[in-house]
Amino acid sequence: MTGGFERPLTMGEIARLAGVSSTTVSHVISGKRPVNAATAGRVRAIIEAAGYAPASAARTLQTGRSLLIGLVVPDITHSFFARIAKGVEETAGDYDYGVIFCSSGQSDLARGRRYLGLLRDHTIDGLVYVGSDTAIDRDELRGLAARFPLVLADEELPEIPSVATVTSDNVAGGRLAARHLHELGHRKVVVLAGPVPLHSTTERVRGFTEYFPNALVLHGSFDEASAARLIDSLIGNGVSFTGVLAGNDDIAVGAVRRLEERGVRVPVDVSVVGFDDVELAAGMRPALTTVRQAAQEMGRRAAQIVLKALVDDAPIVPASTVLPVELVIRESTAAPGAGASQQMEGNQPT
Amino acid sequence: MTGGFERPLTMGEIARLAGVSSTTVSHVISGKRPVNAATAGRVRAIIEAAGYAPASAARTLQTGRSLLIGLVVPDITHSFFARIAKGVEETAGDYDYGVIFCSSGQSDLARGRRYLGLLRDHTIDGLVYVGSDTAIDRDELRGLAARFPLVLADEELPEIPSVATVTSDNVAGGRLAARHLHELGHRKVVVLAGPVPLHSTTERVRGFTEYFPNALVLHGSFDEASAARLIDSLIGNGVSFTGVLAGNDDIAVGAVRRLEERGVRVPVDVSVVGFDDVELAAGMRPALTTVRQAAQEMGRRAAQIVLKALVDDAPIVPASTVLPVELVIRESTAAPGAGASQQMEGNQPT
DNA sequence: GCACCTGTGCAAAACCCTTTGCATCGCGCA
DNA sequence: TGCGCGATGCAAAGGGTTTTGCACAGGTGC
Repeated sequence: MTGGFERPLTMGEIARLAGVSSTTVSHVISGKRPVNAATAGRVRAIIEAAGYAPASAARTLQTGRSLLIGLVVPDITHSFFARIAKGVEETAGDYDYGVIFCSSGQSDLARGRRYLGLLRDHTIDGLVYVGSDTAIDRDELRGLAARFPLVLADEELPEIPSVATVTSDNVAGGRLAARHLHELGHRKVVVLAGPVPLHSTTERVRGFTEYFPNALVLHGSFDEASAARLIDSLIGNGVSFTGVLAGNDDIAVGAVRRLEERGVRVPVDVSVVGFDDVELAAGMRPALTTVRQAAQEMGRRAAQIVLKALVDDAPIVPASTVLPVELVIRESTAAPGAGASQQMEGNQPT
Repeated sequence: MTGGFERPLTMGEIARLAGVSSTTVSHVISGKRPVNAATAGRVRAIIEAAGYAPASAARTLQTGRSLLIGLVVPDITHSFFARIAKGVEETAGDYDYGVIFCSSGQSDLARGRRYLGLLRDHTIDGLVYVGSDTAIDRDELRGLAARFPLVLADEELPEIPSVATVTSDNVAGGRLAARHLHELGHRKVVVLAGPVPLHSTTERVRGFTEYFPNALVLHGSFDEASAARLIDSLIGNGVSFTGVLAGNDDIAVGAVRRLEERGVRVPVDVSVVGFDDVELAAGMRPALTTVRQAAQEMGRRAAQIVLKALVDDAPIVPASTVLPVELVIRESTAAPGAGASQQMEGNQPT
């Protein structure tokens, strides 16, 4: 059990060194009862010298609080989720809380569920769940919400009402993107939306279609390959368009790339608008015009709700926080017609 | 204390429901002693029905193991560190361990230190520390290594020997980058290295200078702004060069951008090689030629060392794992002289 | 028929802290 | 002088597991 490592001191040992009881040491640390200044000083000196800190497990056992919250994200490697994570961690730090993070990871469901174990065995006091994962077991999540402060960030799960959510204003974002294209003069616009079941997808599309009610809406997944296939099928079927409204930046990037591979210039021939403003959006060429989500702020807010419920020892109020969104205009959009009118050759629809 | 949330069952309550002692329940769960099949079945059914899991705090208190490891990264938002984090989390999952992550964050030292609290109070059983943070208190880290399995990833801290490290082969990486430029025919090359005190900086420079022993070496920090300043001073002082070896991708990106802003074409006039292969490297235009580090694998290995020490209950052997590195050739490098000979106008050195 | 296992289950100790209830001391106030 | 109260510190009771030491039953082998 020792593995050759030093064993830390216990509070009792500190107490003995200071010639007091462990109660007194505890009070010196927590400040919950007054302690004589001289005594306190002596105790503190010994604590300092020994590098002592109370064993968290014992404290947790006693208080029922682990001072840890969980964070579930689909993929920490994605810059959007990483920004959320940063916000969560930052805020947790403000409350003296730690963050346990789990990737739900689309692929490996079994691993994705591991966080449930963490919740059930009381390792964590609360949870920030970042959606986008349709595979997860909503029943289980619902049951958990009855046991811990739980907030959903980025994606609401309509199947789970009575839970707090923090999301971006996806409708407004869609509207902003669409209006931009519309104001530039685009009239033939295509929507490359995200996965169907996602609430955010629906809302963004709703925003898009306020300006382009008759736009062709294609659904795909949030990755470049899917976007490339959609572009291929569009061109292959001779659909003509001068603008693309993408469900997120990954789709936008995939679309831009495939468009250019097929000789369609962006933004000269076709304009593309993304959603999220991931790191790559600003760095790619043409730099992507996109709807920026306040990802880090989203993480902060979500964490705040969880932590406030914990600190106040109050149940979570199932409110929706909707964060404003911002259009960032870069190089991937321009007025149509700068190039040749975008009537692409290709097979006729069969 | 309840906050309106349900209270989970205890092992004793499960035992009562099953008509056995909690010892028996414990044995059913752990399998450490044989239990009558019928009894075990009954107990398991009740556990299942109740959704019971042993309270982790109580178990930790008893066993001295929290089944949690810590992960410290400078910034989870940076794609290189995010990939490391993913590797760590993935591996931890394989061992049924959870991961607590802390951003050391260059700015906020106080918060950066929070992880020390986690270690000292026994919240975590081990730590993967990802360096690049010169501000951290090495003394403290050294003391901790005596108490827990600790491994350094990405960056070795020479001040802390007798600790396991997992790093990339920075010398080889530097060599690869330099050889590439040399083989293309470059002879006047400039090195935009990272911060001086970092071991990795030194090693990369050593690799660079094997091919370009007389190259001008400028040190800066790992960000675009710093790289831009360096480029400015180079050009401003009339230094002529056809190649740039960057200490990492952030520097490379900053260099490429500033070069282009000043009318120097990449790679026509100047070739640039990065280091890391962050997400942006492949997405930017010109796509960045760079030395790819196996970041995720680095995280995996580091976690493996920590977790193996924990599982085997053995001290960590202070070995260095060095991961191979790979040159990814993209668009930011080409033979020199394709454009005008790179003799830039500018002030003479004063 | 006896000593001895194996299989099975329980009681109790230990893990280290927080919190509550007491006890003591000294002092101010009437 | 006496009473009450604030300041100070201690002992002891949990909190929920895991683990250890026993105990008992039913075989087994001689």
